[in-house]
Amino acid sequence: MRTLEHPRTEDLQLDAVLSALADPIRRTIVRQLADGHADQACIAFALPVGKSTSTHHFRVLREAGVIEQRYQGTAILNTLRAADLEARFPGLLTAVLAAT
Amino acid sequence: MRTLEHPRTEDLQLDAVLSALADPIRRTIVRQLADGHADQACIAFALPVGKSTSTHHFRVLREAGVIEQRYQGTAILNTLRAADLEARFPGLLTAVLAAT
DNA sequence: ACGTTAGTACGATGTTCGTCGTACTACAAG
DNA sequence: CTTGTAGTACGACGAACATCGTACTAACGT
Repeated sequence: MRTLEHPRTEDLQLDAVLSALADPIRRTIVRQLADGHADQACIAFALPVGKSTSTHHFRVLREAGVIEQRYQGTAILNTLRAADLEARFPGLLTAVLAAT
Repeated sequence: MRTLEHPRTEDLQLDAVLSALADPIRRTIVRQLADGHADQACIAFALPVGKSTSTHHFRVLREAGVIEQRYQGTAILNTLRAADLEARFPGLLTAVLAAT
């Protein structure tokens, strides 16, 4: 099984999180995940960009610690790390989601 | 008197605000303003960059609507638009400040 | 074994961003 | 009017970023 790197909760960087959330396409992903579409494969997001660009955005979100990705067969299931973000940066994700 | 453009509260863009706050130098400015150093001139911030770079960062913050700038003699007094940000994106500035 | 599906790796390209230095302007004080 | 102070304009530079297409890999289903 391939494994994917995730930063630990205590290692989350505000810089990385804010930069990740500053992109509209990445906020689209975060919003869909927050709206109950947890554990969706990358392909299910219907982003207006090519496949490799999509991969790029998911990676940015994962490396910033905003989402968790785990393999399931050929797909990757994506989950919002809402609890981790709330623990590290209280209120931040909530505020961004409310504003989107 | 020279005038400076500021976006209206209802025109604040989440994209612009998040991008503005994603830079560590700009967060330094915001933090100092939040810590009671309102109405300070740009020069009072002792930023680790050159003068023109400093101007650049203040402009990004102003154009995003994060700070208000008004001339007073040769100087510019800077103020955090905390109330406007709170009205448009509730909890966002608070969360970012708490995390810094 | 073979084809399908989901995502990655890689290289390229154009754009934006942070940085700088120099020259300039606006205002104030003497 | 001259000097000083605070910030701007402009041009340049390198780094980072979003985007793409093509070729590749890993897992599944038949």
